[in-house]
Amino acid sequence: MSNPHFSTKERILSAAEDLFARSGFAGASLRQVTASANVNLAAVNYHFGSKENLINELFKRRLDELTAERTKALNKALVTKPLSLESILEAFVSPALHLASDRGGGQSFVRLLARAFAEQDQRLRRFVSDNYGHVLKEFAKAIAQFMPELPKEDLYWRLDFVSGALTYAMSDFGMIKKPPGLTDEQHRANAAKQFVRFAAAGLRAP
Amino acid sequence: MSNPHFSTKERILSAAEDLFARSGFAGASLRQVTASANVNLAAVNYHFGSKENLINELFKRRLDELTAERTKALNKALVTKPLSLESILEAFVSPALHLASDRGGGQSFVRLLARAFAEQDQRLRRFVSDNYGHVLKEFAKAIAQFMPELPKEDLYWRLDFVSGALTYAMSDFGMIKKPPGLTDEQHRANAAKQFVRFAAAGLRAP
DNA sequence: ATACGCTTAAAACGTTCGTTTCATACGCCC
DNA sequence: GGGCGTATGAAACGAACGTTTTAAGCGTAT
Repeated sequence: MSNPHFSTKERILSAAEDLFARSGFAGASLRQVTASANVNLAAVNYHFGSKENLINELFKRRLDELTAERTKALNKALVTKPLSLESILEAFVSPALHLASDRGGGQSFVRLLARAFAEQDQRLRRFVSDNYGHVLKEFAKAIAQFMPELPKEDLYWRLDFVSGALTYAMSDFGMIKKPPGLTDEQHRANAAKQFVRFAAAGLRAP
Repeated sequence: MSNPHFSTKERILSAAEDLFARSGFAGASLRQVTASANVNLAAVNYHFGSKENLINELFKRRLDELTAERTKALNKALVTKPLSLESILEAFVSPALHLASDRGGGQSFVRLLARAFAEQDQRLRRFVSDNYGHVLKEFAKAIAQFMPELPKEDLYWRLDFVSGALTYAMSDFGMIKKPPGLTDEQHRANAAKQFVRFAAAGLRAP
């Protein structure tokens, strides 16, 4: 279950990501985590201080990377002509789907993220909003440019629907049957295409 | 915290719904539930047998009603001419939003539902699919009639996105600031209108 | 009045939780 | 090679968990 080539810290993070995604933060115990990671029970408190802190580091590790990828993709999209609503959405979605189809634990993390949002966990929402909110705002602004005549309130409603659809789709993404004969890459590209079409049409609703 | 006019069973159900929505099934203990319900700790096991069974009865109570409302709304929509994609979506969404804006615990339940889906709880998914799957199929069939030329696979993707958007919109619904001067009824009607427009446009995407 | 079902109360059951303690092992520098 | 900081291991801590047990209350029918 755990690769001895990785350090104790990394083994704990991987095992925790997987188990928390499966059973929830309260549902998975440190005993399960450390057993699955093949490390001593005390190692969690030694390396992370507490269970709570382990969870924070879990999110930090993945969200730092996801946000960086999204920023990169958005900046690339913004300088490429012609700029379209679809290309912005793609810059938002692609890094997320890439993470969702990642074999190295990204799948688990995405489900963890969906769960954390459903939990309305205020602690986590603050964490996300404080550390990554500015990137989300940039996307909202870029999208708003394409619908100048749409009332602000309507736009917010629709962006809410879009994030809901994305979160849900991502957390399910690992489960959608990949048709045989398609590579992971093709499956992911297809999902991204489907989502971008759906979201763009929804945003442009008459 | 608990209304003494209601029976012990009902007080437990209400308190459990609220606390499970806030902290999760594993995160909220029967001691918290019974304390909040002003009931003896043993009452849960006496009336429901186990914590697990209490959870099942929670879902059954709400989903029975939600499904009945949806069926009624769909049947009414199907006989009303002219039949439109929007009216089918409305039959699907309205009962859910009605539940989501219900003061009597429906708000908590909707968040509980979103959480349960995010948890990918197989036990619950089976339960929902077994007991309420046929209604969902009826909606899918009714919707499919309006997009005869759309490939089946594309339709499934989009229905998936729609349910995701609805699930998360509902769980957030209680939190969206209701503009002052609007009644609950108006706010709900507005949310339904916004969602139906978004979903219909997404489903009809070119 | 008494016996009987149904419900509530209080206490205890054994288990598991997150965390801490303390001893042991390992690697590295002087 | 002895001393030392870092990491691991095994065991124990008190607290909280779901559940069970046992006793008390309470209305109703006999």
